[in-house]
Amino acid sequence: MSRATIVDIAKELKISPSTVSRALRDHPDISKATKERVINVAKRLDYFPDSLAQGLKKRRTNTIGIIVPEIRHNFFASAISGIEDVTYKSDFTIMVCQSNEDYEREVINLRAMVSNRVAGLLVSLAQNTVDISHFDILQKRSIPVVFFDRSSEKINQNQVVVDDYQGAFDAVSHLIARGYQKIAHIRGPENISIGRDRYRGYLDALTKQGIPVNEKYIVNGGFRQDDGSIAIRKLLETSPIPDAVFAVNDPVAIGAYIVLKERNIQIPKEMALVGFSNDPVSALLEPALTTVSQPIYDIGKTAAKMLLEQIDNGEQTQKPIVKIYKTELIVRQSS
Amino acid sequence: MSRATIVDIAKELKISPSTVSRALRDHPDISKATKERVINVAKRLDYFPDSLAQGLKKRRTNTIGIIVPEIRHNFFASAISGIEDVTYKSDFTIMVCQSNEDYEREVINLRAMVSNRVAGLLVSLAQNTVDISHFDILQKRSIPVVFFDRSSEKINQNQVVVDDYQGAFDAVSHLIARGYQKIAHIRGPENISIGRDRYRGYLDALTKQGIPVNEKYIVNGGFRQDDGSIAIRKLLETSPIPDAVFAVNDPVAIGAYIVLKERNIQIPKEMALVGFSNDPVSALLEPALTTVSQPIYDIGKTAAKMLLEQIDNGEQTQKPIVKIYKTELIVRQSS
DNA sequence: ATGAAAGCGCTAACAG
DNA sequence: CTGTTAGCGCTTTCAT
Repeated sequence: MSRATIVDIAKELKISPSTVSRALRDHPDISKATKERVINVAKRLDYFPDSLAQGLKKRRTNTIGIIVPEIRHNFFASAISGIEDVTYKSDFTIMVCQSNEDYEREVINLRAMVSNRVAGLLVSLAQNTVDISHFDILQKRSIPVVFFDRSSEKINQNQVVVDDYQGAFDAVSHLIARGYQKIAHIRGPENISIGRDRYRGYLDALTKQGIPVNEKYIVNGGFRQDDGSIAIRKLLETSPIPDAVFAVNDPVAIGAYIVLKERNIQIPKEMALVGFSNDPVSALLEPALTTVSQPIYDIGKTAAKMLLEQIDNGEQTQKPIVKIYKTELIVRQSS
Repeated sequence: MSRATIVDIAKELKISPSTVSRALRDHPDISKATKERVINVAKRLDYFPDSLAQGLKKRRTNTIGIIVPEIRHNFFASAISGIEDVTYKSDFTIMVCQSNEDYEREVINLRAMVSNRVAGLLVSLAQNTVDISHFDILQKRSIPVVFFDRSSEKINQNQVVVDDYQGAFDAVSHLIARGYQKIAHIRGPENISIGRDRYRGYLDALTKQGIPVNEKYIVNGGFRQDDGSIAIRKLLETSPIPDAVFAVNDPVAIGAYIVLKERNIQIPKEMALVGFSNDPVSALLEPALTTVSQPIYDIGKTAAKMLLEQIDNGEQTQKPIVKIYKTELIVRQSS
């Protein structure tokens, strides 16, 4: 009843466990005849290799750890999906944790991953992660890691990100070209790369066109839908109210969108709205949301591929590779 | 440089490894003084417990396996999120695989999970899974499993599902009450519980009101958005075309919605539309989509809790528990 | 082409 | 309260 092991197979065939182990992994030293016999018995006994024992022995598993802020966010769900598609093909399994945008939880997740002896790690930072020293342990243990999307300038590791600055710059330039002048920005946290870079893009686009930056039109927020709803309410209290809003991402834009709808404020006539990330929802809204698209699924795939390469190459002390994807402005009715 | 082990700590303190092991796990036998010393050294040496070694020894890990059709589908992303929130609190980690709605891949995923010695498994079936004998291995090895949402009548295990029959019945009854007569249904696969039960609900609602079932109005499909687009095109070729459509789930309804919009067919005037699952998108459409809501996040949480209980209780040979959640019809503008 | 032996890091009797 | 010992299932030199 209890699980069959290599020893069971060996006994059954009156050969040694080492031979069975080799036969199972198709080692060239083993004769065809033996291999066949081993495989047959393995099947008959419902033998499943024990990844734990293998991992313990080989000092590495076939598990890739993933830490994301929120599994539910379409962006991360898609990225995970891309990652899984890649790792699946290479016989790796993914272990997923969500930080819930919380630093403490990120730290704990990381510890769990290390304890589980993941072969490598894919990370997107929580919005309130400032100190990143918890990742030092990865270098100490030469566990490869690739940061994707949400990184930090302090991170000195491989990264896959998009050109957030340019994407934001394009989005805001587009608003200006359309004639909007009082352009507000609902910001993301500054410690996170995407929050800061999109903010910079916003500022520079205004400045370049000689539009003065109005502090009242810059509202701090987070990355979630609720943050958008809260922020837009603040903006609606300014006077004069802005005629356009650039939100740090689509969930935030949607949060704003809902409030504007509730208050019967016409989009884009009374207020234009632009998001970032091209969430599938954004195309379905009415008016459809202008947004900046980023190749989410590919980002996941690329990050996973980079990681698998690092794992194959063993520890590499080269300087980190930073892969930057271009974004694309998708103009729809909301602007 | 290489990772510190319990033996390293033991040597450092000139005590035995077993004492260290016990101290680390706060075993009552160990004196406070010793515990403190151990913990200090552990910290200093960056000691991380090796989950593999622990798992090998204890013959069980703290990992919960999850197999879902698609991580990207909001329904599953939310369920996973709920699961993760529960397991996180109990110090379990989740290992996620997606079958991509493919039976073969489901089988392989399952093998990987078993090899990884997961403590338990949470499964939602792929749409083309008919034979379910691959799950027999779980019973043989007494690995607890809970099926959630997508199950099969052949499954004789714990389950967490919603009352799909009633939900569908309510939705179609609502359409009838609204005066629609030519009500079509975009079906899900029959082998999957939710596909079959929602279909039955549809049939019975019609029959009960004395509306004849029109085979032409029943289109087979899958669970994805594309399936909805394809199906609605077929329905638009019937004559007369239906005046209402009940789709097996929201992604399918949205696929239909997009095509109707493209063709400028007024919803609900020319054709009403009802979905199932209350995807966040459904509320944002215009007209907003009438749908049947199910407590997704709670389903995930409950399934996880049931699984953890089973894990705690060790193998239980009781008859399977089937937890059925009620659904709620959410009437919006599309009907 | 196959086997013997050691050991990955940890825990759990058992012994004291 | 602490130590000794054995072993979880597998891989991997080193022999033969």
